[in-house]
Amino acid sequence: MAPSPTGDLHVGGARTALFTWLFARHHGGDFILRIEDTDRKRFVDESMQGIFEALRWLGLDWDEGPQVGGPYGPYIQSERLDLYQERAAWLVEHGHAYPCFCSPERLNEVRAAHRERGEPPGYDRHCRNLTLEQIAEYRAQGIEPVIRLKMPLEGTTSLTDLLRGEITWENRLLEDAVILKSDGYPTYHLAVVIDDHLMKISHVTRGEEWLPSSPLHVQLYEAFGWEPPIFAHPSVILKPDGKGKLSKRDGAVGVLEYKRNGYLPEALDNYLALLGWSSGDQEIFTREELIEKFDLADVNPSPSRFSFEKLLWMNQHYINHILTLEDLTQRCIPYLQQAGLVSDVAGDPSSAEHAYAQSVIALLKDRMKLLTEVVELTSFFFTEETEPYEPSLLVPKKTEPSAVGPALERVEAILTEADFDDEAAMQASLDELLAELGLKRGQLYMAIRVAVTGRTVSPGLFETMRVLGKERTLARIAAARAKLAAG
RNA sequence: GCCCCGUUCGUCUAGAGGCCUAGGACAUCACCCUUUCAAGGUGAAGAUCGCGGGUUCGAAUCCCGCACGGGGUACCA
Repeated sequence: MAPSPTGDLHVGGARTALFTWLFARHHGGDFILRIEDTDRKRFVDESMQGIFEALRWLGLDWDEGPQVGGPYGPYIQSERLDLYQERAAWLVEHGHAYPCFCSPERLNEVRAAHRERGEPPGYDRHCRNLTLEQIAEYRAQGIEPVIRLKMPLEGTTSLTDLLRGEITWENRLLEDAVILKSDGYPTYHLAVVIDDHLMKISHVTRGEEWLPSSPLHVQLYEAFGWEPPIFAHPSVILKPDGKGKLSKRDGAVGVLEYKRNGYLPEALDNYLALLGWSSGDQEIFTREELIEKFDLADVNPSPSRFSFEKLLWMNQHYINHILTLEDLTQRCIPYLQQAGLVSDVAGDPSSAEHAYAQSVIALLKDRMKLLTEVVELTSFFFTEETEPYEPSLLVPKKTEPSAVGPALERVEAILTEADFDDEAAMQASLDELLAELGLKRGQLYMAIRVAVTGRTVSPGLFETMRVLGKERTLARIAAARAKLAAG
């Protein structure tokens, strides 16, 4: 895994990382993290920490890399510049590469001209055969050259991709790419080949966008006399409408955004794993099952679209059916604390406050899609009174407004005598009242629901009252009656 | 333009010559459950397997063209 610190870790990068991690874990190999910060213009300072945090959150721990060390460090490319410069010089000495003094303007002209003639684009190898004198002359002018790799002029270059099989390019169509920039930094191509070799990388998994530069890497291995690793290029992730790569404009793309938005890392992992990979009809996998069943060779090479809908379903499914109540409670409490609904003590599983929060969350478990929703969904359980509401909400459809007050008065009287721990008995006694008043269930129960919760949507009425407790329930009904009387 | 990769329900996919009257999931719709909202259950609809040629007794599956989609085409990764 070798991200660039140019911003947040993108879900596409996260998927590739997940594939790599699963593959490594499946085969008992090591998962190695390396930071590719060779582009000083695009470097974003905090993004390296963000990448670490995102990977950790997803559960993708690394065996070698920044923060954990390893035998082949440093694992940050900007700390390895000497290495690249030495090797680049070696390539030049051995006739595999050459300095190029061409100006950006000339390069642009060449590209434009090639394109106009319908020829393959790229560099025209102007500096490939400079004499020593010419080189000295350019240097005397103070021009810092780049180093370009000499690509073979004929023949073919191929590689065997784990997902795609053998892929072949004609050498005459490949250009002499820059491998060392004039600022002394390597380009991705040089750095990745040197590091992968030195760090003894066996498998390189990277996005499809790297496929076109792969023959260059193969030639670099060839020039160095090194054995190339095994390559795997999963497809890119497309926008939901399929028109191009998924990008910021399409919504959340940063892994940490999903964390902030209330997604579970296991749900994101599960969803991402299923994008381009599958195992029969199974859709929900534990981490262990994923490790056991995943294989890079089974990854579908065709691009797939990102579906926010299915990811949301996946998240909801995990909350509703996979997470234990205690686990869900633990994850919800920070949100409740942040909203000021529970105190710091609630974080302690042995506290009464924690137990109460858990009994509340139990009622909402099937209704929660995102962890962030817990605040909105449960707030009335943590306050003395309900939030303000329109008195008219107390009057259900097809119900005589004047009937509601007296009905609630009867309800209050009945509940005063009721055992709140016995939901069935509570319901039985209110059902009796129902018959007596000649009301339908929805009519009476909706009025009580609004009185007790301040809302028309809530968990089941009797479990809600049970958790809320007799005192608060009765007080709220009384408050509702007062509201009706005043209105 | 040039190079590379890809092409099964709207979407993610199963499918590696006969098991396919093409299976599952999301989304959609209907019904059931039901005090609201969810969750759950049942069912429906949805794919001439991009198109055209081959190979074969037989092709979604193999081969060749074409079309379309995506990626690349930087002193970015």
